[in-house]
Amino acid sequence: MEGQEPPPPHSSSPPPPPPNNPFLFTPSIPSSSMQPTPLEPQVLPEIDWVSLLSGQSAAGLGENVVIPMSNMMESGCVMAKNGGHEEDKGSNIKENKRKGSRMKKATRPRFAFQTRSADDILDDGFRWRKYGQKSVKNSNYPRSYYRCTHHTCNVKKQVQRLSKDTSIVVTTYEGIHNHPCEKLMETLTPLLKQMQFLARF
DNA sequence: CGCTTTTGACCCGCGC
DNA sequence: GCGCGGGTCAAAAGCG
Repeated sequence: MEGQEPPPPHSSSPPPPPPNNPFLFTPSIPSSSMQPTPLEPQVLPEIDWVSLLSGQSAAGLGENVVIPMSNMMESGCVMAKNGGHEEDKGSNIKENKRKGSRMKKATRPRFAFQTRSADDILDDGFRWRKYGQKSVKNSNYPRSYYRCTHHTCNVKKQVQRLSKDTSIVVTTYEGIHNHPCEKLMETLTPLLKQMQFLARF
């Protein structure tokens, strides 16, 4: 969840816009530019919002990223798409465990990034439910496990604060959302409607 | 009342 | 085989 320890993980309640949103769902876009700038009318109906909004792309990383993906390996902080996890050794295999079929063996897209934030949880627009927390070796801080609350979505994420630099939070996403970001849709829906209306003329 | 968090137990893979 | 470490479950508690 976006349950930021301070800010609850399941921040379904959007109150104060999270100061640190690694996804540029909005951040990098000045609110002023969110005005209904006329788009090509013919484009509108063809927008695949689900795939557009649900995918987690490194491109969405904002200025909060402390260490670029390309440098993460070098910095020993590990992070890489698909399997490039800190203790990745067999991490995907492990998912196969426990009550047999519960876990699927398929390797899922996985990537991590670091943010400098006082909050452990970043509000990425999705709703997360915490399902576990474990203290990990060589770290003073526990690792939290979250799952997307969307019924059909099986995306997970791990959140952990670096013991080396306590101001840095490492978030590891696993899987791809198969649904649009609720918050983003909330924001965009009115704009979409307006654009569709304008497109008629 | 429904949803989320907490937390100890459990499961599994790996290294020795 | 055993212990360790990581990941998940699930019951209970908390919260709005």
